[in-house]
Amino acid sequence: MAADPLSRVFAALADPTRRDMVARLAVTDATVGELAEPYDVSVQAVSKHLRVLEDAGLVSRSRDAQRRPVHLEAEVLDLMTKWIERYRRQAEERYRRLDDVLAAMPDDTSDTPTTPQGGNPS
Amino acid sequence: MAADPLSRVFAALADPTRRDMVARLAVTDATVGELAEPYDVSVQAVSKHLRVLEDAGLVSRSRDAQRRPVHLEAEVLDLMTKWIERYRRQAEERYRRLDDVLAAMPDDTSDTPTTPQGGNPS
DNA sequence: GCCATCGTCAACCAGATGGTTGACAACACC
DNA sequence: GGTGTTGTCAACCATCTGGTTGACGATGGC
Repeated sequence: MAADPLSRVFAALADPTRRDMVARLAVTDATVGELAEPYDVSVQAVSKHLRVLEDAGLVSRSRDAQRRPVHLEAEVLDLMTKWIERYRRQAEERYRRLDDVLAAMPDDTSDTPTTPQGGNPS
Repeated sequence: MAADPLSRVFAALADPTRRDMVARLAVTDATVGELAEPYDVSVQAVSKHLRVLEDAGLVSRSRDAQRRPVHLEAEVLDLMTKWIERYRRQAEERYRRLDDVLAAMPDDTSDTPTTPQGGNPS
């Protein structure tokens, strides 16, 4: 199983049923039965989905008699947002710089052989 | 295979190797060989990863002689950010409203038997 | 034309995933 | 105590996934 937290969160949300559960849990807490109701699968399957979400830290389950109210832990979503935004912004930045380079360039762009991008330090 | 675009993007980024590729592609375009170099897997495996990223719309491949430069298509990341932020904000909103309710509540909170609201600092 | 290079395709394999059904634990209600 | 409700566990199954190796298409350099 995916060890790192980020992979678990991404994987958990890669399933439409689980995303729908998260969407509904954003509105209000719910029991397993309530969550299962709209889907055409067994309660056991829903329970499995919840386990995946719980392992990813996206939900927590408490106890109320026989019922297990499920609660959305939205903070984990920040993890993803931070990751995504970091690289989106980086890519954007790159375009901006490319535009600058092109703007500053004289018109003799006759030879642009293989990899026009210069230093690759990393 | 996952039909809906959002599932494909989430699934694509659920793998650490693919996330690393995206991170590197945010800096600069690269060929398949260049991308494969740091990882201890075959070039074929990397090619498969790229296919997953491409199916998710995260990268595009052009052609330069025998080489296939890979380019990050960062716009798709917005899809995810929008989904995530929507529900994170919704959940936050819910807490805010709950706080209002609690604040407006009289003090006879004598019986709150079910969930003591303890910290679950995962 | 011939060869080296870059990358993909195809077949295969082990392990994860999402679903099923059946059994059972925990609890409320009578 | 017996019964119904709620949810989990276990076993099983089909499919997907990430990796491998081997063959081969596409292209540039000689």
